[in-house]
Amino acid sequence: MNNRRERKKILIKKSISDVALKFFLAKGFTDTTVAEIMEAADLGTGTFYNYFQSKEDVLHSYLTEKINEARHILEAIQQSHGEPSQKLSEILLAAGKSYEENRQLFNMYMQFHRQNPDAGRQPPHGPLFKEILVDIVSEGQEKGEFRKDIPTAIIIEMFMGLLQSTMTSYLPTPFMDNLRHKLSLFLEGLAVKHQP
Amino acid sequence: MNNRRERKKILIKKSISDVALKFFLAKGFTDTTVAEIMEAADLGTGTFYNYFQSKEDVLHSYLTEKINEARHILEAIQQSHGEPSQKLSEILLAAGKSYEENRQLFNMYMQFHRQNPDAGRQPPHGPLFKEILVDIVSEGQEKGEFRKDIPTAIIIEMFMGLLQSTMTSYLPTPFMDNLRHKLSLFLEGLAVKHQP
Amino acid sequence: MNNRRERKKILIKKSISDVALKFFLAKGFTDTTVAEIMEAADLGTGTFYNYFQSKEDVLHSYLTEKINEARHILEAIQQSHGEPSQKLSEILLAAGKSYEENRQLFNMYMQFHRQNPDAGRQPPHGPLFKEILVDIVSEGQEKGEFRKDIPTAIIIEMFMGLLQSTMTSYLPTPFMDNLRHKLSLFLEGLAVKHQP
Amino acid sequence: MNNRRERKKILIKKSISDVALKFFLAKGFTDTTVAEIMEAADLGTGTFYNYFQSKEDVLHSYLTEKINEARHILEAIQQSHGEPSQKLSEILLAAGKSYEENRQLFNMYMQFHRQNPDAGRQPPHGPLFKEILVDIVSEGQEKGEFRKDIPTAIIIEMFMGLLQSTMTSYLPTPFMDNLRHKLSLFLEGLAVKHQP
DNA sequence: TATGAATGAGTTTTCATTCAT
DNA sequence: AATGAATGAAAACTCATTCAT
Repeated sequence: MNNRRERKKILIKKSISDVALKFFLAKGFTDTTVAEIMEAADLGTGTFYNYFQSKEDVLHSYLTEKINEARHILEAIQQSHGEPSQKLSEILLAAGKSYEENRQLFNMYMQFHRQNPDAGRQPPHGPLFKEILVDIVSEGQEKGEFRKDIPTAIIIEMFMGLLQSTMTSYLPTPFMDNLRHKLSLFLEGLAVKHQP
Repeated sequence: MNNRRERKKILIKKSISDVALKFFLAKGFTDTTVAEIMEAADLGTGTFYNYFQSKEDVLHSYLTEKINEARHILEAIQQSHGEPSQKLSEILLAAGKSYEENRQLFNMYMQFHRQNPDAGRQPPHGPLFKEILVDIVSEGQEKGEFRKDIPTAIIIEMFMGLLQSTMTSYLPTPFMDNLRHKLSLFLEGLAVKHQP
Repeated sequence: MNNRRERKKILIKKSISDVALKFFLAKGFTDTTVAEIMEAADLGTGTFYNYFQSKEDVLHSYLTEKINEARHILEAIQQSHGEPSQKLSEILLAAGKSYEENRQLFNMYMQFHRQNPDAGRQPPHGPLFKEILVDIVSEGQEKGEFRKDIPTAIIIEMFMGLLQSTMTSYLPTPFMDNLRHKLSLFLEGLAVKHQP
Repeated sequence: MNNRRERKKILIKKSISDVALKFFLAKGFTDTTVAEIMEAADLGTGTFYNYFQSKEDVLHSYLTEKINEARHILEAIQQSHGEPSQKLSEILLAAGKSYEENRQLFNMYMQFHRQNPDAGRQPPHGPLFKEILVDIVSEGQEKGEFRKDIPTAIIIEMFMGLLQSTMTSYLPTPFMDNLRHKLSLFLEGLAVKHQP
């Protein structure tokens, strides 16, 4: 019976979030009012704050969830038995796909935080990825697949820059194509060259 | 001598407009305040209203100007001596290029007007283009280049739909490529087929 | 229990309206600020807009209410069993009295709308009265009390002009006296003259 | 030739004042903008301040002029050879007439000063009148026409109160009639009663 | 827990007044 | 002396968030 309550709460939260995100995409974050979200969700305005701390929190929660999902995927990739370079490819493409699907909301969130630098916390993505990447890159270096003359941290930073630069690209090239090109170039450069 | 005053006014108006549009693109329309525009333009807040009737008017004025420029290009194309199908191609590509360059501002304007249906007037585009198109399509039909079994108005409506559908496309295909494909298909269908 | 809430709302609305109208009469419409109204009502400034759409709306609402009250009086007069001329007298004097009591607010409203022609809707008075008047005048004509050689509409228009001209009179004559004189003259002219 | 200039200046000042007062009466003081006055006077906005110190100064100047005219009339009455009571009557009626003609502007001015207590100086009327009144009342007391058991200052204050109370009267009675009644009562009470 | 009224900070906009030309 | 652009203070209005019921 406590369960019924619990399930209902989750449903309501989901419902508010869905409506809100729909509005955010349609009208932009600032131009969406809490009142109209709750009107559309057929709930009182004040109820919003029983489920979210702020308007921004809806975005934050959604993106955090997406990022957790992504993290799980990354962990699965890490656990798999492919080559390190193969893992890196998979990771980057998975991250890219996840980003592409939520590109607008993600940018909205970033923009909001550029304007309100003190507001909520950042979506906790970077740090989590980094640990996984460290593992993989180290593995690749130990296996002799990756160059050892470049510090691991630099490699990781560069790797993450691939996603970053593609996210903010102004080129007409489709996102995933763009990403693949950069990845190819990066892996080529990272590989240890065998003497002929 | 009255000229100095006049020139300065134009410069200031341009300067306000430039700063404003830059902010619009960077932060969005609603999130840009008149105060910050004028701060960046190093002028008093109230001065804004000596040059523009409202924040929206900056967008409107800019787009109106762009559309007038586009109209001049279209008229030049109409005056030229190519084949009607050639003219249609040029027109569509010119219009597409003009739109692509200002896509964000244009969409911003549309969104604002969807939310404030009573605000400013629409940028006066459609009607002006139509007259020019009527001329060209008619010419093509008379010359035997275009099919006569489809009403001119329908042809024009479809032609304009090419731009429209591309403007709102969600495909990753680059805008101009997308447009070119549709144009190719459209012209092919419009052409009079000669018996072999 | 929902009733307490509801009753409080009505009381607050009334209180804001009362304070506002008092200020309007004392300082004029434009010179009264929403902030000072709400200060005097001991409420936050923003609260004003939970009850009224705009400063102008306070005036509009009040006058609309007054006009509805007047309409009820007119309907009662129409239902009564006096002579048509008697009814016309009563109507005019009732309307006059109602107007006289709210003369200042009414003029304030008119002035505001002359300056802001697009603002709120007019207080809905004319049309409603007209139907009642048509009934009475027709009745008078059928009973042989009123002349039939003048169209009903003209008679009504003239009748309504009595109030109008008195409302805008610059004469020092007291309003109701002025109105009574005009009414007397009007009814005299409207009466069917019996042959001696 | 200096004269031409001088005359022109006076004409312009008069013209601005006329236009401004017309607007004040039509739309109210606050709702009249300096820009629209000068637009109607076919002059640049800034030119206004070459002739008047502020918007309020137009009212002030006009009323000061009217009051000076009134003062001259009062002085003439004082110089005349009538009875003191006769002089008081004439003074009050002259003052009343002068006020009645400019009632609206006068009230506008008073209202403005109630709201902006620090603004311009008061129209310099009271003090000037008082001296004249002191002379007349004293004369009346010395001649045995007025009661001596009431201090002169009190008599004057009461006398001035007659005008004041009539100015702010809500009665429908015409202004001058109202004033005459009060004057009659006042003079009757002031007169020395002769034993029968 | 759900509600919606209250609030005040933040934004747009107006306009009297100043001042450089 | 005439002008009109620049200015900022003040006012209307919106809305995220709080809180009493």
